Amino acid sequence: MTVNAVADAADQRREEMLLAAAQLITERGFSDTRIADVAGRVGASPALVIYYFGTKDRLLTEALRYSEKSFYAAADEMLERTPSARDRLETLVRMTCVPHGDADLPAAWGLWFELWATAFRVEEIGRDRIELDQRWRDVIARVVRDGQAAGELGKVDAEDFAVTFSALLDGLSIQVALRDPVVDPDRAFAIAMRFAATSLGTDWRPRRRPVSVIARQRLAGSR
Amino acid sequence: MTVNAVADAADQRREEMLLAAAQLITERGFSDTRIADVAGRVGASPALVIYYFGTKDRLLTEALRYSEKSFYAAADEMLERTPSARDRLETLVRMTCVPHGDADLPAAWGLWFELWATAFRVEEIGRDRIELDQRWRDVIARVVRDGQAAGELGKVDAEDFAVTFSALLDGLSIQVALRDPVVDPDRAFAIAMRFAATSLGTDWRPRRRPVSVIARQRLAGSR
DNA sequence: CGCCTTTGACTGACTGTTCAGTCTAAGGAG
DNA sequence: CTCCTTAGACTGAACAGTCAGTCAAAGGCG
Repeated sequence: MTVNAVADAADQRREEMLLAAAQLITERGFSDTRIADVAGRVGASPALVIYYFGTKDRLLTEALRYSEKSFYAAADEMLERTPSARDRLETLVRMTCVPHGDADLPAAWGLWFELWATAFRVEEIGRDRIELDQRWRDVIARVVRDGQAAGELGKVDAEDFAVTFSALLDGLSIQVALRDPVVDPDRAFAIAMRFAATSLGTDWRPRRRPVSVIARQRLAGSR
Repeated sequence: MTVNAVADAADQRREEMLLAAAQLITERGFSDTRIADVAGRVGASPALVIYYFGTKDRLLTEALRYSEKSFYAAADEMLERTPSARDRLETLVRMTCVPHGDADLPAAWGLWFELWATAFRVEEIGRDRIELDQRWRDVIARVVRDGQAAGELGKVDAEDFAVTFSALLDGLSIQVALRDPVVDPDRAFAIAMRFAATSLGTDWRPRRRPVSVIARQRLAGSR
């Protein structure tokens, strides 16, 4: 047990570092993130970070993978708690298109850009992204199929819908992340839901929901 | 005249550097692009690059702007040569979703990722991107309105369509750029066109067109 | 003691930027 | 036409700062 206690402490340290690295990647970009920054944020020496990860590159790529996986894990978990297909769709859209103040949810906005840019150039990250994106489409497709089985959604090819819908969500999230005044979070949300409703043969009308306070703050905080 | 000749030569030099910088940004990423690389590619000394742009940052941001504008200029020009609304839509989709071998067309794939990542963190680039993206949506909206005026397209809000369609195109182009096996260029093209046709009340059936040889090479050349 | 964790000090490589000065060509004066 | 001046383009060498990674030693826990 004591051995495990030590190991657990070390694991926790590692995870702290990964989280800090992910945050820093979001803030400063992948290759402008310094080991010293990560070390400073977790209150350790740069040498210790190297001790744990061996090299800067491994730290950063692991950090990217870590937050990617956390995002999809969070998605899975949220969906399990949500019964109706329509609410599930809303959850998915909100996860991608609406700013969430949860700072520790690693899917913070800028990270996707860094992930794409890195995936484009680093084979290993690229493979990972393809795999996880497939998982994301599977999640969408499963929501659709479940909804169809429950008679809630009309008849469409779930796979096809997932491909198109995930692309649309990506595109909308770009605009939202880059604070495009024409595509604010509310509008992105409405566009995504309208598309889903039309494609899936259900109805969805925008109910004027106030954006959460946190989301407002996040948006106002743009310099 | 001789004075202008010199000035033109200098302008050309500048443009060479911008082009080289844009290519390097695509290959290595924004902040992994070295002045020495740019200098080497145009056969000059690093000092000369500084001589022209004053600072590395100015060089890189100008390079981003330069290729962004070139892309939209190319779009405008291509559309002017295309009469029918349907062909125009195809052109737009092909420009964003289908790999083009034109190496000097600066909208090479990876550049968008760098642009987004930089726009997310650098105020100045962010403003620029918002403005140019609006112009892009305007281009789409105009195509739609022209097509409606010609009776070719059904009645929809052109602005709304432009927002949704441009987001979809962005999302699809991400998958294509990252070589997702599920969303190859042909499928992305088909998805985009099907969406456009459905939304705009026209018909479009995928005709099995072979991808150009250049596009094939480009794709096969992925390491 | 023995093992794992942690650190401060250090270094070697890299790189943006400066600077002093060279080379070329243009322009004007005689 | 020839000589001289001037300006702009251009460079090599040097500088200064940054930063990933090394290492020997210390700390602490069992």
